[in-house]
Amino acid sequence: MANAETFPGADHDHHHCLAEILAEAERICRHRKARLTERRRRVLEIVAESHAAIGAYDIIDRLAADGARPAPITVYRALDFLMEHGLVHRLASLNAYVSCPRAGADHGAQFLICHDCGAIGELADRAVEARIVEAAGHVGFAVATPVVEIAGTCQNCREVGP
Amino acid sequence: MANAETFPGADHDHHHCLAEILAEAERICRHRKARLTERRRRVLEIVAESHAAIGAYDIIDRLAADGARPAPITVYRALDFLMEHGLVHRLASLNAYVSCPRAGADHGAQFLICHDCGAIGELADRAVEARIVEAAGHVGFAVATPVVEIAGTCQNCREVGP
DNA sequence: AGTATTACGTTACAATATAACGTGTCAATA
DNA sequence: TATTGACACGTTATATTGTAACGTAATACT
Repeated sequence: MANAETFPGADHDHHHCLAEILAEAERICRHRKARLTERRRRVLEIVAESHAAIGAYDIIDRLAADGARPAPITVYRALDFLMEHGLVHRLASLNAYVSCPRAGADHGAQFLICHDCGAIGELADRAVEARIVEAAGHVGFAVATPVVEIAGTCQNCREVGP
Repeated sequence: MANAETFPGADHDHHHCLAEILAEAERICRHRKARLTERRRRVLEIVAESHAAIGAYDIIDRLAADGARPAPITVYRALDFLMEHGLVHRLASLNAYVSCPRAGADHGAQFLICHDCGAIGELADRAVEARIVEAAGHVGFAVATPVVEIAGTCQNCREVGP
């Protein structure tokens, strides 16, 4: 796995982490016979450049630095592809995108959003999901896709202090 | 309480429900010395007209039917006021707003979004929240504001069948 | 009554996302 | 290998959601 820790610590080697994410994406797409084109690869690379979420238009700005400025639709299409294959997630509460450290695992997920450093942690806590399904079930509701996005403070930022 | 059931059934008297919501809003604002102006009251009324979520621009359309078409900012300001006082909630996954059946209770909440009929149910399940806080705590994350929005099918729509 | 605060109007604009249609590219097969 | 069909991407335009900045009017508090 690209990143065993939910929030990367001070010793985090992001160069390595990023390479892992890209390699894993290559593997997944090869296995699924999905075409990870240069555009898509580059968008994933940009999204995975940090553990924070990035907006679609910020991605466009990054791509513009490479050369010609792509139209928004181009980036949204790449993001759609990456989301379809579980390589990135969209955070509805931020209108932003984050790369998935568990790509390929096909999991439900809960996202932890640090409002100090912007880092996103991804949980896949079965008990949270089970509890949601149970609570919904009490009122006769059949859960399809739970969106759980939790704002707060990550450990790194708590240690620095308020 | 305006609506004891999470999802209103066939016998639901929405005229009464709406009146309750507005009366409760009056009470809360009087108690807090907050000014529930005619604009704000009318926006709340529009949001509470159904148990589905409504977009800001749809609210504008409704207001336009009353007379002059207000600028977007006018509606957003009213919504900000109503959210500040817990009378409506914003659903990040829908970019839409829904009236709160537990206004004044100051609760965390989980929203159930029926993708068949559009109705929104609001849970305030302590166990869900506790489980989230616990799971986040395991990775050193301090929860501030959890966003839980669960898409699925409500009981009424399940009974009708697929 | 005077004054501070709040609510709202007006205008302009920012930020996010999609529609519609055309062109090029890749890869499987006839 | 030439054909064809699906897919990726370009181009242009536009939709949808949300704010900024500044002024006037209404309310409430001395």
